[in-house]
Amino acid sequence: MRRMTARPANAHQARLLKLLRDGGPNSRAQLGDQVDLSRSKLAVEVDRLLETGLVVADGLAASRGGRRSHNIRLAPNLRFLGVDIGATSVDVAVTNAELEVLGHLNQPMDVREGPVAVFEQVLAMAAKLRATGLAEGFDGAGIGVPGPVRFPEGVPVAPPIMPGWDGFPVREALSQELGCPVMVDNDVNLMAMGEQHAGVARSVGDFLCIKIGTGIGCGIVVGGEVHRGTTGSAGDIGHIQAVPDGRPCACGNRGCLEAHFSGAALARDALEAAQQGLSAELASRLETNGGLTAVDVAAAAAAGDATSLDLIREGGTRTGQVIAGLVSFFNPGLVVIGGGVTGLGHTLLAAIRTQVYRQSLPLATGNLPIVLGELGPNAGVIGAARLISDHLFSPA
Amino acid sequence: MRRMTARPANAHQARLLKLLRDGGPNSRAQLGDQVDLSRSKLAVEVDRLLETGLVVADGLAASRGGRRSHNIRLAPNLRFLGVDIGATSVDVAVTNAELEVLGHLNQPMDVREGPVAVFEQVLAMAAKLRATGLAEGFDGAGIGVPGPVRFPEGVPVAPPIMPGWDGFPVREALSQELGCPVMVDNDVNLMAMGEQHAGVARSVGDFLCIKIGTGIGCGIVVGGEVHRGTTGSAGDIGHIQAVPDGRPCACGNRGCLEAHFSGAALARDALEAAQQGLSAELASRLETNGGLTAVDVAAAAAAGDATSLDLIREGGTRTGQVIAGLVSFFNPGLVVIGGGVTGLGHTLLAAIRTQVYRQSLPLATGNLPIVLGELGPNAGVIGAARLISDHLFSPA
DNA sequence: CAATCTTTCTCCACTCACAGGACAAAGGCG
DNA sequence: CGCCTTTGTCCTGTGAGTGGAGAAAGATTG
Repeated sequence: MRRMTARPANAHQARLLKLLRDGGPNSRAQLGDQVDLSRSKLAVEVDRLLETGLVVADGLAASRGGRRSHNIRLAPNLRFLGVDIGATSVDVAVTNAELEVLGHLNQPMDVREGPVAVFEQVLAMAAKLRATGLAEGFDGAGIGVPGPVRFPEGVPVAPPIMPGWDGFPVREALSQELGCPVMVDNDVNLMAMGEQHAGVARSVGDFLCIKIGTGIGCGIVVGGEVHRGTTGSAGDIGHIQAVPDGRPCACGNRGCLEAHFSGAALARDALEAAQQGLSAELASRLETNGGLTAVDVAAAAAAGDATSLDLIREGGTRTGQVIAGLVSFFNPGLVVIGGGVTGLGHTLLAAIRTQVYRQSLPLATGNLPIVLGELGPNAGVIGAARLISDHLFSPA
Repeated sequence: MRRMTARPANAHQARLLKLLRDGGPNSRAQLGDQVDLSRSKLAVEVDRLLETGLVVADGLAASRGGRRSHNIRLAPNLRFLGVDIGATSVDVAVTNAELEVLGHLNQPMDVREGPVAVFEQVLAMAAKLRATGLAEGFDGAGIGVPGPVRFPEGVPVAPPIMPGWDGFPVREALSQELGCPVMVDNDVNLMAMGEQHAGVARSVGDFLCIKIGTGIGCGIVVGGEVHRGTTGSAGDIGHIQAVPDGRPCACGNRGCLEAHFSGAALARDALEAAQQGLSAELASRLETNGGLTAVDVAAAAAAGDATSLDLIREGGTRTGQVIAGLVSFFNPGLVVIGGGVTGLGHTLLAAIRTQVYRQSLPLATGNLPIVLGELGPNAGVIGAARLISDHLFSPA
């Protein structure tokens, strides 16, 4: 079926659409309070939006002592698809125009299988979501990939952990398959946008969003906008040196943060500890599962396993060292910690905090909250939906 | 005397003023090519600017095959004062509206003497410049201080190397004394703005500007705008840890970059080397001057002194380590090295480059120039003039 | 030297965005 | 039932901005 063909015709309309997206249904009067336009001009623009079908007027709100107002809201049948491709799993979600998640699927997967295989799976998941009746079709899709992206073209570039993706025209290919506009970004940037839209970073202009999953990355938001850097690799902090002459890293250097702490590094360290008999807890889990992941370490730590706690604390300290440098440099108003290892929770957070508050300048840390992300696995897909809606809700 | 009372009345006028500032005199037709306005509207705005006296029409340009055009230029009697307060010296310069330096004074001074003493000296220098006939008065002044600044208010905050300045209302005080609008910023940010306006960073949107003087700082430019951070301390990279458990630093931590390399650290290391008899060259300079500074090390290195070269190389390597992290994080399109130690020149630059290219991600360094600043001691004062002119050439 | 072409600049009529006030619609409250 | 409040619509005036028709001033050419 044919969907959302219209786009806002001017900046006013774009502004109104974003207000309705972020603030929910509103009367004309309420919109007028937020938008600094005369009521007449506002009425004209709202009428035009109604004509396009992007917004609808349904029902009357309760009276507040005078004439009842019409409810103006974004078209209730608009649907966005949010896709978050991780190193080892995919998240796919459907949202409405207000970016509320209506349905969410998660499946294990290996990015290294390449774009064709992955997209097959993504499309199958999208179809499954559609089959539940949540969506008749998609008006736009946002997609995050675990590596640098040439943003304007929507093409991954030189992604270290996803060979076979380099230069693959993700945006174009997916747009063809889905029959709707698509925007592509780094998964970490999308997580940052998600937390900014609906999570802990609402109303913060400058913040950092550290995502610790299989690898480590950092979303950078400056003045409300994501900073992607000259080649799209901004925020790639996994290969900052955390330990001089430390462990060898896949990138060829030594002592990279990612080599010392990340989902992958943690799993490896846990395996080592289990095999060396340092932790009965981990050893028993190894036997049961036939392998160890960060989740096992989290569970062991929760059960009081000293080795696991030590691993987490040391990782947090390493991460904190790097973050301390970034905080001194960037002077953010907030640091958000998220990603797969959020399960490590407050042990990790405490270690990071200790290190940052100890090592960064007092002026930079004085009023600096360091908190866990609020949205968990939803952050990425909400960010993806936000990305495409920002695009579609801008003048063509 | 009363000076420049007018400000641009709208964004068009502001745009035109900035075009004239950055591109020099122009005809109406040439302006029209750059500004996407109809000739008629353009003529209206230019006329209004002429009325305010901010711009003047003087003389006719040579014909290019048709009617000769009028030269439109910024009022030739406009004067900006650029002040760059360093840790150990002050630079004061006068520029015209095109930000060309008409006169420049430099004097040794110690910031720690406090704002009152320093401003006395600054005002005396400004008066001296004025006495030469370069300026009848100042239409605005920009001033850089070596520490974090609460930018909107123009007040230094918690400056580590300049006790006595904390909370001093620099902007207001200087505005009173000079009788013109004043803007205050961190000296490093001004250096970045200077290199952006007239130096190596022209036409680069995202870049880092590392200033190595008595201390070390970094100007951050994102999308053409200086990023100052939440509390104004962004770019304060001197206290990022460069060496784990390294030298004690004045800030209370160990291994800070500044403790291992900076003008002050270099002087200290040179003194140590001279006293231990490691370098005859440095020892003789110590005897002659009664002390050593970074300049002596630069001269000794130029004369082939191995110890000095080693000191510079090691410092460059340390600095490069930190910059490598920042490059991975920020992914700039250019890195500029400047400040007092630019005299260390290519030895330093080579060491920094080696380290950055070795340690940062290939995608981030692939096309990344790392260069010395072009403006030397002028960078700060030009940046200061640029700061205030940006302010005055914006709608009131 | 006149006729013609170029370039620059000015003038004028027309369009459109927008503000702001008058007014109508719709409800609450005494 | 009259009066007040809130919401929404209509209409007119204003000012920004466009685009075209020339006028001004010089170069070029037969």
